[in-house]
Amino acid sequence: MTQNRTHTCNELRMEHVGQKVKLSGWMENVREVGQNFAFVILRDFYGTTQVVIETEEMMEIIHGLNKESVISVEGTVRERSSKNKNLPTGEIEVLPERIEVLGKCRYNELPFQIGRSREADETLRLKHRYLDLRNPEVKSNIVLRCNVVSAIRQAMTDHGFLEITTPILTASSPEGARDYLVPARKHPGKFYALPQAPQQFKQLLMASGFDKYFQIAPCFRDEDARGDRSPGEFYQLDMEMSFATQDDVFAVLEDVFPPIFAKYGKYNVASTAPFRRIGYREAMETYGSDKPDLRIDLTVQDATELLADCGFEPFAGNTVKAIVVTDFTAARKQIDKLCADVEVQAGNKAYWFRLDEKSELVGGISKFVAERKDQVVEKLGLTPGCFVGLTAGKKGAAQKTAGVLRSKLGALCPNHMDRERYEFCWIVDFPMYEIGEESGELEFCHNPFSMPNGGAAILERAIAGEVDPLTITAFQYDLVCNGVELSSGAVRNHDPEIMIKAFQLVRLGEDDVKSKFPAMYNAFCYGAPPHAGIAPGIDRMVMLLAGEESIREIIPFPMNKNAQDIMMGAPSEVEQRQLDELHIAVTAAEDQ
RNA sequence: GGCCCAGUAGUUCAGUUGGUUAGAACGCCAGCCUGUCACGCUGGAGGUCGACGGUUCGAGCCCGUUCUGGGUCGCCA
Repeated sequence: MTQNRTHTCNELRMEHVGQKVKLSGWMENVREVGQNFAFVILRDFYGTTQVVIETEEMMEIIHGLNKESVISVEGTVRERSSKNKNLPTGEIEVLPERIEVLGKCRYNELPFQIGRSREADETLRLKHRYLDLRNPEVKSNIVLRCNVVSAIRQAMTDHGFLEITTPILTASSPEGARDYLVPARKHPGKFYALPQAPQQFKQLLMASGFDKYFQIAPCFRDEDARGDRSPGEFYQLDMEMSFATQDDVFAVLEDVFPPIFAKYGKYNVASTAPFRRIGYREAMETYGSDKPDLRIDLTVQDATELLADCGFEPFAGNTVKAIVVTDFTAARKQIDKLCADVEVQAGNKAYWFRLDEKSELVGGISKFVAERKDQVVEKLGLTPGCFVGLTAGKKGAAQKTAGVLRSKLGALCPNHMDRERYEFCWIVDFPMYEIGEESGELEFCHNPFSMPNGGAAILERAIAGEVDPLTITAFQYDLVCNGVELSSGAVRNHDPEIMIKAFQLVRLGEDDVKSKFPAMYNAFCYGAPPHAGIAPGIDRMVMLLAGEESIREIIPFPMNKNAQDIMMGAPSEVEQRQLDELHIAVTAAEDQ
């Protein structure tokens, strides 16, 4: 036979018995069970097939090879005399007449065992990612990613969106994350930047008259990594719609996402349209977070009036938040761990007490609240067996800490968290402005392109001092699933007049708008449609679907936490000739 | 950049109060084994205990510095 294979390693069944076939794949395992008698497991992308060795000639070939060598096996399909019902190909085997070595594995010891690569040190896995990816468990996440992206493309196209690519080499943007810069050879001293998002391009597409745009867009941000944030680059389902309102955008994703989550998710239950909508302030008040995990049925109560003056020093003069957990069974040791974890993550302490089965206030700070037991029981709605988690601080800190405590309590109490599902919600009505922590002055809360709720009129009143700018909300929204912020979006501010007023409140003038976002400002001056969009993160979505905790598990070739590709050796030094051509002088080596 | 955790065989880990020649499992090598499928059995090789310095009669273990990795906070309009 001239071709490399007639079938894949997951194709042969009883109906093929007697046929001459040729399979190719990696030699996953060899089980020698006698003199010139062995079973070879051949693996390709699709699965495995058993090859049985019965002659000295074939045994010699196999003996000369290390595992993970790539071979092709030409032979006859035969019914097994002892079948394995657990394998798709478990009823047959291939008796080879010819074995050809296609790609020899030169090492008899691998950096890690393929089938157990997930247990290996991550640096080792990333260095030999091509071996790691041979592990079907690892590979399956990448396959999942492909399927999800494909399903998204199909659904968006079906909804009438056009997939349009936007430049990778573009201009540095004055705000937001740190840019990745690319020196411009033809323009000494000038730089391109890789896009942090196609934000401006997609809005320009709307100004150009494209009605519905989407793109599986690579985005580049030079910021430090997190468990759920890969350094450097990531992908977004970037989309934008002309003449659309917030509800129009919601309707598209509420239609596109649930079927994909139901089909490809680790959990088969996903919330359906319409997703719950929660105002930003309400989310902070009720869940202590703007990305609440709605699988947890616990909520945050305000206990400031009830407990601030109870005599417990950390509560004095502070906002106090309480989370009541009914039927609490965790041990004291777990409570201590919980409080320690909250302190690490929130940078603020959590406190607690319990109402035990005999209706006595016990544990934690119970002695400070014992005096007003009746009030506490009534106001917080306590029943015997309740645990009360408490946080205190300035309002924002108390809320945020309560949010961390809430998610930890959910993880600790299975009876308050139905894990096996996807719970979506929209967080809406984000504030337009905030007081900057460093500057102490009014700043944009998120991005300056969102349309304020109330339009020009509300901004004018704020400028005139009739309205507190901090109370102005924007048509800006987040899509949240299981406590993960999947995306941010907004109805954009497409009106140059309103844009200038919005900037005026943060002490910037028309010239600033023009100089910071020249293309967009100019384009909008030629007649722009109202438009809105959103950009869900593909990586985080696949993480949720795969049920993975680390973003590296769903990226084919991830960088490590320090933004290095240790397999390729990136970043690397380059030749002086290249630097000269780019008019670049390196002023400090890495280790200085 | 701050804080926390980890680093011992190819891999994953154990290692008692600081005390003889640093162990296990898997992998690897050799032999045996004709129906295995995480094959089994017997034997074997394999170690700069991340690095440097210190304390000590004696350090894998204690102290200091440092490197590497992971987590977290800052950061991510």
